[in-house]
Amino acid sequence: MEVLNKPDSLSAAAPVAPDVNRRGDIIRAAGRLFRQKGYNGTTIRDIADAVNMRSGSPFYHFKSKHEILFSVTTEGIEVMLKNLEMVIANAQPARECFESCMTTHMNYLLGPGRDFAWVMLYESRLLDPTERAIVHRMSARYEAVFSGVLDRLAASGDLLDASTIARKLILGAMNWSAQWYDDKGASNPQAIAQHLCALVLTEKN
Amino acid sequence: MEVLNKPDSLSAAAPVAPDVNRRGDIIRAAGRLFRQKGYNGTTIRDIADAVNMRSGSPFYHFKSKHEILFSVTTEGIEVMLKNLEMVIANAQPARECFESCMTTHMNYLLGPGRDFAWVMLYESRLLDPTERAIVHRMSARYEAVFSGVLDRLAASGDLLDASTIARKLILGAMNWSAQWYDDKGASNPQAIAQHLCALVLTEKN
DNA sequence: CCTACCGATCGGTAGG
DNA sequence: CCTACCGATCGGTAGG
Repeated sequence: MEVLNKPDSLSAAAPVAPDVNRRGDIIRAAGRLFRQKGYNGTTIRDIADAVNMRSGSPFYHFKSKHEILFSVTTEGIEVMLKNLEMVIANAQPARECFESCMTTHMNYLLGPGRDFAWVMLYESRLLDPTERAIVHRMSARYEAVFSGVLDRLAASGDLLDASTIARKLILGAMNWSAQWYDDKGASNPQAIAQHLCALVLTEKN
Repeated sequence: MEVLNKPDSLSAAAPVAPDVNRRGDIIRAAGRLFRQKGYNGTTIRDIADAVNMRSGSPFYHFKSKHEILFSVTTEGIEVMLKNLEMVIANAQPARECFESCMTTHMNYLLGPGRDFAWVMLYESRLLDPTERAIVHRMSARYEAVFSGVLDRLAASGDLLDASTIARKLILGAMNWSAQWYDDKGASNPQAIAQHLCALVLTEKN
């Protein structure tokens, strides 16, 4: 009885259930669950429950559970890459540019991107080879751009080591913070970024 | 027909199947599989296959799959903690002590402890609260000992920041290396440890 | 430690 | 997007 879902007593009222972007709802819910319980520890039923659907319905929006994982993952890496490129676009001195990159990375990783970035960092290895290759290509692009930032730092004398190993170590220090950072703790993303900058950069004059 | 398994033609020969430490075999195989496929992506049948058992037999040695995860995890953190305490026991100047700690950590993490340490770092969160609390207590002890090393560095002027955040960042740079380090690549654990030391310590005179 | 098995749950689908 | 369902697989157990 479709008519029951079309109340005519309140014309021009907001729709009861705004059907737009249920796909986005699923991705957000899946991201949170994948971070909390892992990809293989999360069932389609968990995800469906979280968005008030029945267990078969997510497959109307995604053809498989893997596709949901892939969507969560690409959301994470795409936003991080876009953020980084925006920071780079602002022409800043090497040191300030680096500090902006770090702060931006931490703000997303520990803030609005917590679930997406986590899944990208820790669960995307469970994708099958084709999908994983796509994710890997985007991560490689992120690293390549970041590498340019480090090269400028080395040229200006603000960083003693801009090697591949140094790059991996710096990114690792940041990414690992997703494991211990506490929303409700005393610290915050900016402070962590500043500590890391001070730790790896040469003393300012 | 037990007699078939007892060849009498070769008295004093090594036993065909040295039944000792099948438990250790299971832990090692499980560690490798948990790292490759994740805890929830690994089945009891995978583990049993890897050690040439039938699917029900691991439960003769462990009362549940969780107990296997717990055993792999504690093996990892126990060895790391023991290694760290051995390094500390050698009275060395602060800077050399730190460098030894880093090298020892990396050698285990990327070498013989690759599977155990990985599972401890990335899969132990799937344990239930009681078991997780035990693991957390041991990790906290590791951090506390490491914290003492950093305090000495700060006192000698070799490190500018020995705060909790700095400690987490340094440990994170190391632990993340488990994600990208390649056995067959050009680098090695000692080199990585040295890069990290150079990155965070003040310049040597 | 194996054989034989169980109940529960899982990802996914047909049809509407 | 729901209902109703399926085949496969999972962790675990009884009995030897």
